[in-house]
Amino acid sequence: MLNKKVPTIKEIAKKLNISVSTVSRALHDHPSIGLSTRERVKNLAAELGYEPNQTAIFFKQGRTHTIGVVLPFLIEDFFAGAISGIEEIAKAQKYNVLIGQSNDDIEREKDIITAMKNQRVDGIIVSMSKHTKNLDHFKALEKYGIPVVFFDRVPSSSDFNKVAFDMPQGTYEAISFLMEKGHRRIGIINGPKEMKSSKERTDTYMSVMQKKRLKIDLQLVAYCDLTPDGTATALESLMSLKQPPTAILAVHDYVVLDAIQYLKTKKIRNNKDIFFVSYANLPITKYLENPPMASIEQYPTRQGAKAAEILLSLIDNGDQPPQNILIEGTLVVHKKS
Amino acid sequence: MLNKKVPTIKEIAKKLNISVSTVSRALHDHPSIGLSTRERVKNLAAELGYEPNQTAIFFKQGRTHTIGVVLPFLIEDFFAGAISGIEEIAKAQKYNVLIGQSNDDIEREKDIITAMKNQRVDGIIVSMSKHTKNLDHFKALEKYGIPVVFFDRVPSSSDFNKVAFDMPQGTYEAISFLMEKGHRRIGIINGPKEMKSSKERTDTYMSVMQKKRLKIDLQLVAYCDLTPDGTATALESLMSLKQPPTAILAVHDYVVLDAIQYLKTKKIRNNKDIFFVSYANLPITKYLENPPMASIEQYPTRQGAKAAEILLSLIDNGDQPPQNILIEGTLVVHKKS
DNA sequence: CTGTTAGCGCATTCAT
DNA sequence: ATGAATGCGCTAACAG
Repeated sequence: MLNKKVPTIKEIAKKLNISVSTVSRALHDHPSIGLSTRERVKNLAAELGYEPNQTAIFFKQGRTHTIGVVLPFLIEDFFAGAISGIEEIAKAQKYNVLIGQSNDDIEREKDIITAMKNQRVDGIIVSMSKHTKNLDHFKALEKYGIPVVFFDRVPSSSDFNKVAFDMPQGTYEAISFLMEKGHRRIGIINGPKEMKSSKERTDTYMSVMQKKRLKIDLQLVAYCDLTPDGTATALESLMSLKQPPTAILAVHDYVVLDAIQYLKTKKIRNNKDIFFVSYANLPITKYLENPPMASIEQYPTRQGAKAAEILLSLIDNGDQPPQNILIEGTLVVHKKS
Repeated sequence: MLNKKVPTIKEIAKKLNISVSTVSRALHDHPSIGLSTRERVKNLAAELGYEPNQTAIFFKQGRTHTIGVVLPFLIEDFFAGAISGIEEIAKAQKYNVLIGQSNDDIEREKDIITAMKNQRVDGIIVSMSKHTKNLDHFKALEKYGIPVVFFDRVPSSSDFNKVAFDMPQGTYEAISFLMEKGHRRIGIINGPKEMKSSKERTDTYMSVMQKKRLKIDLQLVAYCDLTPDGTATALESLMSLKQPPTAILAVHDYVVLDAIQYLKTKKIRNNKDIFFVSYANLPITKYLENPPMASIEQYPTRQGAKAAEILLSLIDNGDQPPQNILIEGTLVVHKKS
């Protein structure tokens, strides 16, 4: 549907028998415009319901006051929270937020980036697709002067601005907590192996175990694809060890929920035979009769907000040395366990 | 950050000693351009990394290939799901999605609408703020030829396009289910009184009760503000009746979860002393030891997708008589109860 | 098959 | 204090 006829400064100028530049200046309270003229212009503008055509302004200014956000799945709690944080910061500075979800598909991610580039968004915030290794499509944005800030799923290279969860800190807290509760044989159910965060989690786990002088046993490290079945398989591999773990650190609350369901079929009892700590701190766990011991809050909204702040400062102040921000987690302990 | 220098068709034209219109046409595979010219243009464009400037195209065409989405809270499961559906449909037709959250604040809602109007989005999808009564800011979009489709929180007037949950159908199913299970005294904990959906739910409840020839008792109707405390108060008012209900229909799964928590403190047992059915069908309930009886799936993604489909057809085909779509819910029964 | 030109709405520079 | 003129990048009408 084509836009109907809509007032422009040209029309206002004609009706008032003055020039468009005078109208433009009057509307912007330019000091060199006489009071009476300004009044007349503003009154007529209001009467006609004039609103500036932003597409013209964007085009002319070469900037769009819009930031793009690219992430895998809008529907995941974490990302929804992150967007909420981004939107909050953006709105406060009169920026618009354009969203694209990659569905963890590299091609889609590239397409979204290209579209955003062509639309001349002023900057982009990205949480990468699970499979993204090649970063060329992000580097291409440099040429267009479009700054990029990554969050959560960030590249390894220190050449990029990024905001992410402080995995070592959070994991340290989690393992310390388990040790305080007397656990020495601590297993881990990690996310998909191809994800950088999984490797990071394993590395951290190992270094913390070492620092705590706990015995490291590679058999205690399992990976899963985050599905109930994958969780069951991973769990099975841990629990069928000659010396199974007494506690497990899991990549996500949902994995623990699935794990507990599975264990019920095996008559293994949560918080008795085995204990869980995980990441996410979903609000729902507080409604469980027998919740996992604790979960690590990762502050998605805060991560999004921080990414947006960095991006906006990049937009306003131009290039700066890349920042690498870590957001600390908080271990939230459930009930008495 | 200002955009760095970026190739334009003008440059390509100059380097090739041809006119910009030829370049433009060659890039669009216009039939009247010779093969060799087209090749030369495309090769150079690729070499320079040329990408069309969409802001210029938007400006010139008077349309932006962008749809705006205005909703209260991005972070709520329902709305996150809806956006996901919208985004899916939009992407398939090469439309961008611009998001704004109103935080249930009318002024913010108006500001967002104005901004989107000025940006000349091609259409807008809205779930209204809780307090919005006056619809002038939506009507103002007509003048700009910007179609609007409401979803979930929709106006009463039939002048607007809208997609919403089929409250009568869903509520009928829920109450029928409770009756099949033998309940005759069925209470209801509704959402905030000022919300249209609350009134709708009550009305439906009453008419279903009537149709089923159950006794209607206004004392069985309570309202809550969706907080745990509000839920407790509403519940208290029902349970302290001389004849308390044996089953309760609640506005949302979260309300039931809060209700169950509260009842524990009173030694009232879920699925024994009282039974619950609610709306939302949150995935989490399947992890509960003792879940509420059933929940009504409202298909947020489907609602969003449907709204987007209608909007896009409005954009493509121009004005049409307003549609009023109801999305049927599905009663999902939990375990054996 | 290709070139020339106008114009979308606006901010802005240069004149006056 | 105001006007005239320019140009952002692109498409399309018109001209050859």
